[in-house]
Amino acid sequence: MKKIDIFKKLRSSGLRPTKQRVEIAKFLFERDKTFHFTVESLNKLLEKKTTFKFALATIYNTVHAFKNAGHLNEVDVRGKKTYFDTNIINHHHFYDNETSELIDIDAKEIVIQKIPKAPNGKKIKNVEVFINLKN
Amino acid sequence: MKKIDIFKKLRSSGLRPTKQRVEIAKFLFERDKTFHFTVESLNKLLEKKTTFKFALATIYNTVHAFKNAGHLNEVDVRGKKTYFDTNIINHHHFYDNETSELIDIDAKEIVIQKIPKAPNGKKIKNVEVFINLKN
DNA sequence: TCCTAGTTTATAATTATTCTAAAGTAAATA
DNA sequence: TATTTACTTTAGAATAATTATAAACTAGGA
Ligand SMILES: [Mn+2]
Ligand SMILES: [Mn+2]
Ligand SMILES: [Zn+2]
Ligand SMILES: [Zn+2]
Repeated sequence: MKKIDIFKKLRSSGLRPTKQRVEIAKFLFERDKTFHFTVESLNKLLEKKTTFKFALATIYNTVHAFKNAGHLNEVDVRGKKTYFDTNIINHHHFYDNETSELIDIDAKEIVIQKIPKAPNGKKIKNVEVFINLKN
Repeated sequence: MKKIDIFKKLRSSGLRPTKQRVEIAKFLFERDKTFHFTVESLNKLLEKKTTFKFALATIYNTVHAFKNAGHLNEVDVRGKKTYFDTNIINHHHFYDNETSELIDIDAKEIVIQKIPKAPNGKKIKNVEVFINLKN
């Protein structure tokens, strides 16, 4: 993903392409593989990988803005920190409790044969499968 | 579940049947249907349903003790609060994002036909299916 | 260039949870 | 039963993640 695409992505989401947002977007989206992060881990990575200094609040703001724009997904993981995912396509996860690591599972790798119908008045939004790992 | 069973349950887990633990255990386990709660909601319910006063720390202590003893399960839910489940049998959940409500799905209501093998050196501990609901 | 709404920032506030250490209690021991 | 001991409860302090505040800054339009 090139700089011009980053600008487009931000603009089309109604987000001004500020220095901070562009830097963070480049870091998150200019890569081959998607990945999972917390605000804390992202902050550390940005400190290492860029010369820029970001206020922690800006990282929170930006991550939430990207999430609300649909450029990031939130993943439910046991524990206190919120995990985000640059993979916004419907998929599933292995979760390694020892390392607190999430591993993607492509949606087509899991086939569900039988599923209950939603409670009265509700519809199914999506189905998430979590496979907990042990050694 | 009778008082004598509550005592047994506590004793067999190496937990002294203190007034507080017995009260909380009665509240949690002397019922027909299992249920989901947070420490905050449990605290409120205990205030309403019992004449006893519990320090918040005691509720945390007790819930964790029960969880470690295997009498409660923790459920991963989006958000900041930790959810607990008196249903300790393997099962799945609907999650209603509007009401923050968890609804149990019996394990046999979901049949998974295809599942990827665990990453190298790891084994599958369990599989949890989360069905997010919308209106 | 000037203006303005949107953004960043340092810092304070909030929320959920855990820690601390003193006081209380269950139950083993004498 | 009285004494002892380890375990438990408790109020309050501490911590950790996140959100709110409000002043300074900036992108982009007029
Ligand atoms: Mn969670
Ligand atoms: Mn928290
Ligand atoms: Zn993922
Ligand atoms: Zn449940």
